[in-house]
Amino acid sequence: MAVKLPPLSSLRVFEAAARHGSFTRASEELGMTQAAVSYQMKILEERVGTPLFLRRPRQVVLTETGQRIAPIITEAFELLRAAFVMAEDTSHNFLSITTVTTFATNFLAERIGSFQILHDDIAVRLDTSMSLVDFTREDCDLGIRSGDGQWQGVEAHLLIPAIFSPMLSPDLAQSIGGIKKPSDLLKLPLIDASDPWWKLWFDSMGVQSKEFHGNKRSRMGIQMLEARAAEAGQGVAILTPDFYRDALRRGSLVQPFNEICCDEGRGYWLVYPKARRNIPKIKKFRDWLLNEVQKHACSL
Amino acid sequence: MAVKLPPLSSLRVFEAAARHGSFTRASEELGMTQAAVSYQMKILEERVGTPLFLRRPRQVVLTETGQRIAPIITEAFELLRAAFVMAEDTSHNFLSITTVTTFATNFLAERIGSFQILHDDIAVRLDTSMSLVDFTREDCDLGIRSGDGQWQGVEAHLLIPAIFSPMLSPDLAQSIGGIKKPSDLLKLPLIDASDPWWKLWFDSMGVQSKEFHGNKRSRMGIQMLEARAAEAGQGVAILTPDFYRDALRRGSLVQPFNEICCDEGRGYWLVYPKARRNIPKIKKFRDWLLNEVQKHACSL
DNA sequence: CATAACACATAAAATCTCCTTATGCATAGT
DNA sequence: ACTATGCATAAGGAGATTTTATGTGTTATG
Repeated sequence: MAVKLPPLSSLRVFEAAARHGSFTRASEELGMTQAAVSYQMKILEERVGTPLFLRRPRQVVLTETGQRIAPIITEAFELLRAAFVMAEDTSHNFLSITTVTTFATNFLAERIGSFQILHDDIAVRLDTSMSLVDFTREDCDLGIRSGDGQWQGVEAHLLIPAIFSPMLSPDLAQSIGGIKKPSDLLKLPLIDASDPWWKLWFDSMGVQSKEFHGNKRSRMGIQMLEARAAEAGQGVAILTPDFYRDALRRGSLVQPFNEICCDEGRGYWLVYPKARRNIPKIKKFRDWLLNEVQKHACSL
Repeated sequence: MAVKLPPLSSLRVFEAAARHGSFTRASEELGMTQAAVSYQMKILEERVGTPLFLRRPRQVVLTETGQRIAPIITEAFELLRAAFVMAEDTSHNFLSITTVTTFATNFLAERIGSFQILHDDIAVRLDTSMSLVDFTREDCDLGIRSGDGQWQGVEAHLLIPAIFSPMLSPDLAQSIGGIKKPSDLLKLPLIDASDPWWKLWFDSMGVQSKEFHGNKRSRMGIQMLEARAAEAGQGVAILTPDFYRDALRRGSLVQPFNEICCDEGRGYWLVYPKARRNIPKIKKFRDWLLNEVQKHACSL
């Protein structure tokens, strides 16, 4: 590192001037004036301590020293150019998404294939993780998070509102002669009774109960497990109907009441740094995902 | 050429920051403030269109894109550094001298070896050519020229004054019974009677003659030939005694008169661009040559 | 747990670099 | 000789870069 380099701008100029054997031609290539080239070469020669060009009548030619370094400088610039071509390639064709598990398993997994087909030049990497991503410290283009959509500096699109309703297997419902009123559910085991949504839901249905407490933190990350347990007839789960549309259609789960409880504003959001909203790959994914959500909503 | 590079200064900063994994360390290495590094990286990331670093608590780490380009950028900078090490090497260890033939054959040739021995790290290239070198258009470090020392922008050291005196072989002198007075020379053939120095010399000796005219341009470039002819007894030549010290000592030539003619200020000069007077190799050669001239003068 | 230490971000102001304009000079070609 | 071409140079200014000063968040420490 001991070697301190000359002003880099003068190197770019040198590279062009050496290639052309002319300051005027170089200035044209670089989009600057001939005077600027001359000035830069003067700077560079002063810094290097030895002339790099011989000023001949209608051209300049490299000195011995100039001849030796010119090809090396050219090579170095080729490398730099190559690096940025690669960078653009990477940043255009590589989309990294971090998503909460629930959304990935219940929505994204079965649809992401269509995005790949639509944009086969973009390689998608899906990371599932719990915590809310901070884009300044994680190498991610997009995130899908649950919350209220109030985040600083990010663009957020609501995908699926966080609404909940009890669900159970038809067999289990049958076992107590069907579910007629909300309190019927209390005859059956509640899967994870500590889930705060239970209390919210029963409250909104006018059913009093001391059973339901615990903090109000979302347990959405493990909805899938609760759904599986419910399908297996092990009890009643409180789930987001949007994610179990298929199960309801198939009949492996039933939703006895249309009433849902929701926490206004909460839900699953697509988020990304505001500053990057116009980057093509981000636009493409956003448009695709919002369209998928739209289709999903219409399929009701 | 289609790829336009990001600001090069930001690349130098990136290279250092990537190497250190720290903006603060990089700023120390580069001798600037941490704020400047932060600013440059912001610029670069904006230009590339994608983050290059992830800001982690006590450090920064490269993103995927950053990781890809970092080694390439580093390599490019190594190349640039190598180029300038080489340039310095070339410019330090390669000394190119252009000299008039006379001085080379009569003075330099027999002494240059001692310079090589003294500075075996410097490769000397001797070019002999007639014309006065313009350092801005010839790839030369030093020149030895004849003239009056009045040149623009160059440092000039007088080496050997241009003084002349008739010389001839002892046998030829003997053939007319020895040379007693200047006019005796007129009994013998003058080698190149058109040489203007003849007229000057006879004039200064008080000998009138219509024979001598021609322009006053120095013929020094061909002195060697005239000397050879004189040694061979073909006539009388008017030569610079300093250059034929050996011949005089050996007795192959005699100088019948101590009187010389000289043109004040004219002579052989060491010249080089004023701006480059402090460059080591130039100082070394100058000091060596002036010392050799000194020794020569003392050996009278 | 509070506090100090550390690292990066940001805003405003001061520099300083670099470019352009305008011009001069030398050479080559007509 | 005269014109065109190409580089050098000076002056002036626009813009980039750096510094100073300060803020925020994190880790380490008592």
